[in-house]
Amino acid sequence: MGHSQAEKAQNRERIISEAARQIRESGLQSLSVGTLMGRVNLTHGGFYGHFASRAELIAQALERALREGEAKARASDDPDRPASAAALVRGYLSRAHRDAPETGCAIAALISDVGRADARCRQVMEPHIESFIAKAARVLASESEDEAILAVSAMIGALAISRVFTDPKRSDAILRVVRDAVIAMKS
Amino acid sequence: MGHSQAEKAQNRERIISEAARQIRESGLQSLSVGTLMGRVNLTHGGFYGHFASRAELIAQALERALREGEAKARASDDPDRPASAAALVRGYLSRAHRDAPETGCAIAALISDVGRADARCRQVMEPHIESFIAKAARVLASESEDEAILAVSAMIGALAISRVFTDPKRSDAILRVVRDAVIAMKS
DNA sequence: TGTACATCAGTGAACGCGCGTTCACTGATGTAC
DNA sequence: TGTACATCAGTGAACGCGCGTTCACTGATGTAC
Repeated sequence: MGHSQAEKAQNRERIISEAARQIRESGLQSLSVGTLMGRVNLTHGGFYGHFASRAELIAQALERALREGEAKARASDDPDRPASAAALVRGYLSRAHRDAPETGCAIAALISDVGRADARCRQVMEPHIESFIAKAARVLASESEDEAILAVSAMIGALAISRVFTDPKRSDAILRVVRDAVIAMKS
Repeated sequence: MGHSQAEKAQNRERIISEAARQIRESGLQSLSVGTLMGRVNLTHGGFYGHFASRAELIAQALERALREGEAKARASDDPDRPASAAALVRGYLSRAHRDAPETGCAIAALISDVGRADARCRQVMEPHIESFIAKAARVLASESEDEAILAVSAMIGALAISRVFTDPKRSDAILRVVRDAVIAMKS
């Protein structure tokens, strides 16, 4: 065993991190306290030393998933040049992103789930959608925000749609078409 | 009681119909056999006289939900004139549609859910996304399908996003901006 | 530096509950004569 | 048209199971002297 304060913080970190992965892979409702704790090699009872309830964990895991998704998008930025629209959109609407929802954008992975979730979860996601719109406006160098809203709606929609298609060619085509269309918006 | 064959068919209809409502309101996973049967004034045991399993019902309810969503969209068509892009898009990206997911488009309501569901459910939704693209191509009078794919991605994305926002003004703005942008695509 | 002790992270049994599914049964339906 | 009977839609108890949550307990941690 190990019960130091440092280890507690570490364990909490591992719980949230695994939960953030899990909800993107299987949805908000898929989080089971027992299974989650087992996955980080702890027993279910200890969970309540970290979180007040499952609902509390879900809200925090959602926040974490959203942050991780954004961090990943930023990681592909070239630090020397201003973020390019083409690079952002190519990364977002890529087969790699489509095939790895558990480490990707939590907005696309959970948009329907959160749309029907409680106000707490919706309020967690809201500012992250705004950030995405703001970032799109920046890289598209749009005069008004409207173009960015269209681009973000199309990107989130296309990624989510591409995950439904069982025909990989057709799924690829959705990504490709919307990718080219959004890149072409750049004024 | 009542056990005639006609009543059995009627009950089956009520079960699927209620299930189609329920999944759009609360997600695929939210379907509980007991609660569902209770809602149509039957007991849970009778369920298996209608469906082999919960999974079977979910697939059929999803198909039903998708059809109903489309039927509703067609209902607003003017039968005398060819379907207009403006009418389609205005209906789809309306506050009324956003606020009534349980009777609206099942693609937007369940896109994330189905993206991570089994192949059966994905194959149920797939052709309905194709129909939506085909319909969009028709009303937009596009030369290539690409414009329709962009329009459908943006419409589904925008409707799903609008349901996440807790600020009604901002939610309205997403709908309005994408509505105008899609209508403006018409060549 | 060494000892005594309070703290507290994690354990695992137990709680009540709702789940999907099965099944023996009931009684209305609908058919054969 | 009337009776006898097979069918079968729906009932409700029961099944094993996993859920979120609680709690008495264990034993390492870390602090006070």
